Amino acid sequence: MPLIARIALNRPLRRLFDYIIPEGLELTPGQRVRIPFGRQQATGLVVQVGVEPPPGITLKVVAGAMENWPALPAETFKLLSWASDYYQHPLGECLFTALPPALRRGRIAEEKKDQWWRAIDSGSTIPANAHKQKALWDWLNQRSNGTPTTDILRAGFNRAQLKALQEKQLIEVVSPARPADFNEAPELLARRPRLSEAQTSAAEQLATPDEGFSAFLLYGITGSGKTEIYLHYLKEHLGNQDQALVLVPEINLTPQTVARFQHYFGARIVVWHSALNDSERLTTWLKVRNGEPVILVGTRSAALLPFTNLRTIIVDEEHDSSYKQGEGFRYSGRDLAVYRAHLNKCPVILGSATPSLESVHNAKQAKYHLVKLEERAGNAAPPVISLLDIRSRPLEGGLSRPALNAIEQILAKGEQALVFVNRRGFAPVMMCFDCGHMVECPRCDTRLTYHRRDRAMRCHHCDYQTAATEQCPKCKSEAFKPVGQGTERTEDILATAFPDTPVVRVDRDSTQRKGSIQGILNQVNTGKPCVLVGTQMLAKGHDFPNVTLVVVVNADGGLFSVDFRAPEQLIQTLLQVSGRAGRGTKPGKVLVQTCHSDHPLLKTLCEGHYLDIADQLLKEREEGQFPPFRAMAIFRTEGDTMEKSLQVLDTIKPLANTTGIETWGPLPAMIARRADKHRAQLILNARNRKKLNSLLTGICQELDQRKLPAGVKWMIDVDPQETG
DNA sequence: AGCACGCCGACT
DNA sequence: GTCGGCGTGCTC
Repeated sequence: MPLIARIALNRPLRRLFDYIIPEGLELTPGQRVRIPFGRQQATGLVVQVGVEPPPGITLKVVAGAMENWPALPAETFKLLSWASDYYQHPLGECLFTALPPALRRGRIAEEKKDQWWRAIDSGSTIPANAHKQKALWDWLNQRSNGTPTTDILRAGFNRAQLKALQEKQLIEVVSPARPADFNEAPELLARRPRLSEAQTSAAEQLATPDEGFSAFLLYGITGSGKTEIYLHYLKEHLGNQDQALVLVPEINLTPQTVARFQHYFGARIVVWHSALNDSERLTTWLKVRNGEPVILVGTRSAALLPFTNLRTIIVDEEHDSSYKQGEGFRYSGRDLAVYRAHLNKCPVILGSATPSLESVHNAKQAKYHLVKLEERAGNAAPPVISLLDIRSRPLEGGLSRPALNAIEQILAKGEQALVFVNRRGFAPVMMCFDCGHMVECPRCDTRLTYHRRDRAMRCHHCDYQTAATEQCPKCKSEAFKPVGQGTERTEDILATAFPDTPVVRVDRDSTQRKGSIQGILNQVNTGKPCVLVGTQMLAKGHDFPNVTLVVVVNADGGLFSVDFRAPEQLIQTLLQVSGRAGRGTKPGKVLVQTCHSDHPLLKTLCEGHYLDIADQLLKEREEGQFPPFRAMAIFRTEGDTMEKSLQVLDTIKPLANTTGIETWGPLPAMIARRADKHRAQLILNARNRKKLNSLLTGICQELDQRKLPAGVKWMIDVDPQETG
């Protein structure tokens, strides 16, 4: 009787396949194997060994193991199996997202050997005209422990120069010098962040890695110095052989942030984010898998890496919506991090100035320990927020006279201002004042945004773009004008209003063109008077010590949205951007322009204790029977017609007809057509999470068996971030 | 997801 | 008469 292995493939299939294990091959769960699959060869991951063979099918034989060790260690495997069930996503695709692209495609898990070089003096000479070779030899000669090839190439030398020196026997290959314990480096050992009294007392409330699982919600107001607490915690409590995971939102993983960690931990810091190439990914993945005592700073998908000795997890800006993947395997990096801490019996620290209502709720339920840090570092005062009603006030580029006056005043004092606009481009719509025509995207149900710099009309929901025109494309009228505010327009108005002051725009467009946000930040950090104009990008994580005034051009977008998360997100954004003001010694002021200065949400914002606002919002969530008081999942469809998309959801709706579960819809999505796909959704709202989960499992099984109309795709989003 | 099989339109 | 369009079905 041959032994049978159950194997998962990287295919969108909610099923596994059984294979005969050949004589003499030992397999364990998490191991990569080559298998014949249909007419092709595929890479699979062993899920289970020694299963009952299914009746009536002749099994194929495993071609071989890719490694004799499991690519996914037991803990990571368990995490992903749990996630597959929780998020209702096929196991194979979940498991494979934890592999680097090279290993997904079936490459062998070996690091290309990075040779280390050392300068030697063999008596031979470098030709006088070989300046580069001389420079390389001198450079290597200063580094007595040897230098890896990657560092040499990064320093601007090339392989030809290396080869030339090697042939002259002026350099030799040496074995890599790797410090046994990263913390041993004496200059690093001495470096410790200095904590204020408030920071110290917050840090003392956190449990150590030896105390087992516990979750902490570190509520620290903007500018209170949460990062120092993380650094201090890792310095104090992380053992020399331990691994740590620090999750950050994509936008916060800047060179400055990494440099800050490296300042204290040197080469022990490794990064993980979307800009890494395949070979960098493989290298880092192998370090983590081999149990090297790294501190990994990374974005969402770092929560899936194969750590073998993970002892501490930190999630910075835990409220950030980018922790939730919005397509495919729709996991929450934050929530997986918490589950992972549970599996590893280690602490997890969730930090934010504006924690998610889910986390505040968990703290109130005593699932998380709440640690408060309500004092700004260096005794900076919290910014004062006030509303500026702009009903019946004339506006220039969206800015009211009082706002412009306020900017003028602080510039005169030699300080800096930040203007927050929630849209990039010049104007969100172009409209004809003769025929009323508005330029729309041909593939989406949206208007095109006017980008004046590039003379382009762009869709912000697909990649459509067309040249901007001077006249109405429909009636050729000249009365064709931009309507509404974008960052470009506000930038122009400010540049005209303050001709002697630099106006710097920071949004996806301006930072892409300049290659990096770095140059912009350097300019701002000179401290000279200037006006920053930008989107969300400015609200996150940056420290501008000389900014003393923040102007929010329009706060009204989120006030009357149909999305139940909109009020929470509005408050979080406003508080985060407000937090940029007054971080140095000078107090900060925030002006929020609105047409609804009597709106209760905005009024509470000014009185300003986030936890009180969160309490209020949680009450509304409870009354509306929304998460976190209910478990929510959404069935989404995408089809070539709206009829078909709705029809598929209509067949799902009766399957969800159970006590304790409400269905809302089906309804067309807020943007009903996107990139020529017609989108609809059906919301499931349940009292009990377990019950919702098993219902979803059943519905998936049923749908896999049924024949559904062609041209429609369906998917499930558990704990959706957007319900529009 | 791949990949093959299969049945109807414009080509040498 | 064939090349090839993408609809449908299957993968242990």
